[in-house]
Amino acid sequence: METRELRYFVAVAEELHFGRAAQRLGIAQPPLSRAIQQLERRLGVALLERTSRTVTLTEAGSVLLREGRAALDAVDAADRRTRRAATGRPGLVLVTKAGASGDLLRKLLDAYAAEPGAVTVDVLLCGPAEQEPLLRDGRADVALLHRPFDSTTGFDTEELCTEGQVALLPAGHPLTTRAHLQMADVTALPGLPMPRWPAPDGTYPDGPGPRVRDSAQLFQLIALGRASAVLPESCRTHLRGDLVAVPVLDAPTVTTVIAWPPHSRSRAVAGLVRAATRL
Amino acid sequence: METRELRYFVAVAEELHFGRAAQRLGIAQPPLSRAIQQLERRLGVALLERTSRTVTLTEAGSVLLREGRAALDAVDAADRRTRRAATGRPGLVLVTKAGASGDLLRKLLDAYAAEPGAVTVDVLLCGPAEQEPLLRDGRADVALLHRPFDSTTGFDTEELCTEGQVALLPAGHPLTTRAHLQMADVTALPGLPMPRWPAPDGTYPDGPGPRVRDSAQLFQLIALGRASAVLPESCRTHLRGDLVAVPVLDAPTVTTVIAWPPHSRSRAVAGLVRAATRL
DNA sequence: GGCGGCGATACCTCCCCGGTATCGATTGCC
DNA sequence: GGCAATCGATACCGGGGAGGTATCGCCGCC
Repeated sequence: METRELRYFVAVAEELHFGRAAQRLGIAQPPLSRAIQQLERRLGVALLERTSRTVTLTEAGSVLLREGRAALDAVDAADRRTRRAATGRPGLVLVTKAGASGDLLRKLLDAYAAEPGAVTVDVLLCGPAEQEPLLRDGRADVALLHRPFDSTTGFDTEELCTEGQVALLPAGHPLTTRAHLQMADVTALPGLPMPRWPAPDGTYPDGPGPRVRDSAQLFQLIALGRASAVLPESCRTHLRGDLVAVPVLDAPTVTTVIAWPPHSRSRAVAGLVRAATRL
Repeated sequence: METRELRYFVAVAEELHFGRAAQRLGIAQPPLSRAIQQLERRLGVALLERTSRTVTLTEAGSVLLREGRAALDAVDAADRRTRRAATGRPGLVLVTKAGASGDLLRKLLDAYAAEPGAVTVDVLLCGPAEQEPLLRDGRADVALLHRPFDSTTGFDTEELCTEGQVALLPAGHPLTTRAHLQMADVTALPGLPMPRWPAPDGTYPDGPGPRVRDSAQLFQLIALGRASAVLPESCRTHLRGDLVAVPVLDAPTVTTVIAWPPHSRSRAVAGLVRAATRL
């Protein structure tokens, strides 16, 4: 199976439309049809059910979609990491959610930088659920992930710290006088819905809350009295004056972990992880 | 990057010889040379240093060897799992070291078989260090691994049980009268060296011990007074009469884990894991 | 029933993969 | 020191296959 065929199949499987998939791939539709047929013939497996009106995935097709994406990520990672290795400038890319674990990150970078043989660490900030693909396809070397929100499946990890969560409310809100809250108090606040974060593909789930892309937007919306949120308590360290954090006792505990792709034999990653576990 | 190019590069990187690599790939040498040149040109990276007498890997080349192998495994896994999904016979392949965790495996299979919706589980027995590649390239769905001997890096795992280790000695050996031993007692037994197991590529490490391929060979050699071994204590359950097991107090504890590839959304794998954790 | 949308087919072109023959460089040997 | 052997690179050729355009066949819809 060639990566070209995999790319073609993934495109069709995602679009469920040969014409659009071909457009996305920058080729004409007929070669795409033929490539998929050939892939099915070589595998001896029907991947798609076509009526002349609609395309759907077979059972085997959805398996290949899932596995094929993983395989393409692995190929992309090989490409990127090889290119990076050739630049001669050894450097790490660490990715974390913007606005999370600020203190921890600073301490980690300081501790690592003090080590002998430390390389430069580029910090990449991104939205939630964007870290996983970055780590998987080689655009990043290490990530700070937050369980249970992020899935650490397929990565090697070390736990760094755990913390409770707090509700963020606009200053002056009645609940801000309370010493602590329960989840039930905040999930159904009238007029303060939970915001919606984008999925990895950039789309937003359905729901009542406002759409947010980063923590600055979120804080702004909370300050305006248009939303509320439950976040790890470390977010208090850079809290604006117009927001109040109240502990939520029964919210799930958040564990910050440092994660890196397996078979990462890189000296630099190992050093960074060692620095992290010693914090 | 196409998988063909990756396969070619991995072959050359492993052989460090264009002629032999070409032979292994079943093509002539000139197309192979060209393919590698083209790969280097497209990546913009030197992967190999050729003198007209010898071929060596560059830094970037060894990165691509590691990452490329992982990528090829992922592609192979996609192929195999798609084919398997298409057969319609949902079945699982569980791989474990021959002779290890016999009781646990039996209990696991019984417990899972009793579940509603259980599928057939094919058991694949193999030598040590062979499980990882099987799981990685899709020939197996689940494995029973034994830490710290097997690396679980890159897999999702659940711990099943932990146990101490025992020294296996021929009946009548002086040490068999002892109630327990230390590692130091057994590592340097005169005339009873530790046997050597094959690496994943089938070669044996250097050393004094006899070469063994499976536990039957091992037991035979120990009974003959030609070797000794330190094994998890569960091996006692199917011990021959001419062997004696003595606990080794300071040997590392062995943890049996059930491991499966990440993104395995399969219902069957999930069911088997659930059955395993409930044991 | 005609129209429009969609995937499949037919057919053509050209690139690139693989093969053979050969070169050029390095090494080891007498 | 020169000659042969070894090994990777180069030159050149032929065929298969990838991609393009034109068109067909099928189906849903006004």
